[in-house]
Amino acid sequence: MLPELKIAQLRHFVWVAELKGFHAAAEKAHRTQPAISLSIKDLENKLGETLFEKRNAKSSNAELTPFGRHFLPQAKELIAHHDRIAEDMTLMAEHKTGHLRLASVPSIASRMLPSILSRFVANAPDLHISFYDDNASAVLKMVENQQVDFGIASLWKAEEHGDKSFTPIWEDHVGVVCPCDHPLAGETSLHWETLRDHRLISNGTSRLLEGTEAEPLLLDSQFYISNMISLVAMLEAGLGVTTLPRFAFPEESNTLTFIPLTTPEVVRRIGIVRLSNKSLPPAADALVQFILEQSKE
Amino acid sequence: MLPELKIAQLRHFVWVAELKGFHAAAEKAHRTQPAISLSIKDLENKLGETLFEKRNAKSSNAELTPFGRHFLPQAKELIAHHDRIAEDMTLMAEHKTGHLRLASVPSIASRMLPSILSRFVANAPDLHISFYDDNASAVLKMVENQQVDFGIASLWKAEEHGDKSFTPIWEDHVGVVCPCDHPLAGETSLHWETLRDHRLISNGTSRLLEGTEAEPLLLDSQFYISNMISLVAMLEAGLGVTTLPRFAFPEESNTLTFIPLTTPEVVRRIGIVRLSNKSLPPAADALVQFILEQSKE
DNA sequence: ATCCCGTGATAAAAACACCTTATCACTGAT
DNA sequence: ATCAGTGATAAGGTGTTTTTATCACGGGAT
Repeated sequence: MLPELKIAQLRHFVWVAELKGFHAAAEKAHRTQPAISLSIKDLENKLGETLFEKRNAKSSNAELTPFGRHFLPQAKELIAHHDRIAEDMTLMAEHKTGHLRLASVPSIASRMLPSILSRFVANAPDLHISFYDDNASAVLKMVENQQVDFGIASLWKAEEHGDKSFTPIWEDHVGVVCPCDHPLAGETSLHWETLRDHRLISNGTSRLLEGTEAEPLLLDSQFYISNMISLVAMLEAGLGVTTLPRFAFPEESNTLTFIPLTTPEVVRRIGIVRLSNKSLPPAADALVQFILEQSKE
Repeated sequence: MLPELKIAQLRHFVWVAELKGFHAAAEKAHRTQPAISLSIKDLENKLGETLFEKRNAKSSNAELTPFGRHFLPQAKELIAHHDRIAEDMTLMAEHKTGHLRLASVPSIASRMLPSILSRFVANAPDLHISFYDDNASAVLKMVENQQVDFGIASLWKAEEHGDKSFTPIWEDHVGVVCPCDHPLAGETSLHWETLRDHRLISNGTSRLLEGTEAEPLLLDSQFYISNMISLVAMLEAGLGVTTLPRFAFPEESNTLTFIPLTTPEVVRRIGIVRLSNKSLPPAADALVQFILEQSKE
């Protein structure tokens, strides 16, 4: 019942009105003059009123009818509205704007993300980012609850997470962390059995050893410390040694040292976790792509 | 550079989103399902982002992507804006709304317009009308200056008004007005020479006699009274008689009487005066049509 | 498991809208 | 009187949209 006004048509109208001529409007629209004539005529038919004064008689400039004069600002407004939305959407699709939420385990968060994110936001000044860091299971939960667009973590029990997809990116090798003045400190690689002679402090990442030949170590462990700050303090105090993935080892430490564990070689694969049946917002998708590229080498 | 989002396309998108299905949307759009599929796909291409989750895998309901969720309200807003304007314009074209300005000579204003206007506005509740009444030359001037959309008056010197078009509607016969107790009061028609024996008061309409055989009467006239109220008072006081077009004669008067002048028969044609090179706003055009129809009988 | 029935995607052809070319009518200026 | 400008108009082509017909896939019922 209501006519469908096409944006292009309105644009033609506005141009004819403002440039005071069909020829000028045609040029601006990259069309020929008859195209504009027909477009305007169609618009007039749809509205049921003429927009320009009788134009066959005079050779002078196209002039609006009262009705056309009333319609002009409305048309301009609608076009502006359209363009605003189109631009918004385009920007958003190009992830120049929008909102992006992600969660990461602390190791990657502190070791890899700062430089990646700073490069990523460099050409996305209007992008808002919400970032959460927490342990792997919390990250997974946030992904599951859609509190974040995607997460960065390792996926242990893949069978429990059928609804999620995992794209591995980093390989994080587990090693032994001890004070620099510790007897083991000079070694360049270690066998798990070597550790039996030392007091082992387990931590949140120790379960990585589950299912490996080094599993017996966990039983030997007298201490369990979940908090990284406390763990470091304990280690520095000479309370014992611990195992950590390399990325979780505070790289700037000059009191502690990291020795790779070679037997067994324990690797945790960290990557991107997302819901498999949901697609990502453009900004998030762009960041995922960016991370993949940056981590290729 | 910016994509052209078509209103129809946006409507399709909104319907798919809100009805949670392409089939349902297709029905609402009076299109077939593939049409909607392609329309949405085209929209997605233009925006550069998918709007709905992968839809081949699941048979359940169509579900928006985060991007789509963000786009939905914007699309709805734009559609609403479009519809508002389209409705506005349609209403205005159907003269249900808008602003109408007209001027009329007093005779028609008081004798004909009240009933015409009241019938006209009956089905145009939102129409604003500005009405001016004044003598013919003032009416013409208002038309000329575009203070009114059109005027109701007679057009004496058509050659002076080449820019105006005149559509005659009413024929107003000039007659003689005198008190009911005047010697002439019993007559049913008069010859101009009969008036030579009576004191004649001329008025603004007297120039209608110019160019007729009754012109000498104007020279006999001792009084000239422009204001109708004063004229009536003078006549009632027995000061003399005057000539008036019938429509200018106050019909409800019971102290004065109107006697047609048959020789010469002087007629003023009253009609619609408008600028010939301008078209009328819809509401004004509609009123002109209405007046023409109403006055046909 | 297998058969439906629902979802939406896809290909090809028809329908339609839109645009271009070519031309005309008209007016004002040269 | 001719010319250069206006925009309107007709006919034909092009491209987009829509339809028809069909497919692929998944869930639920048997």
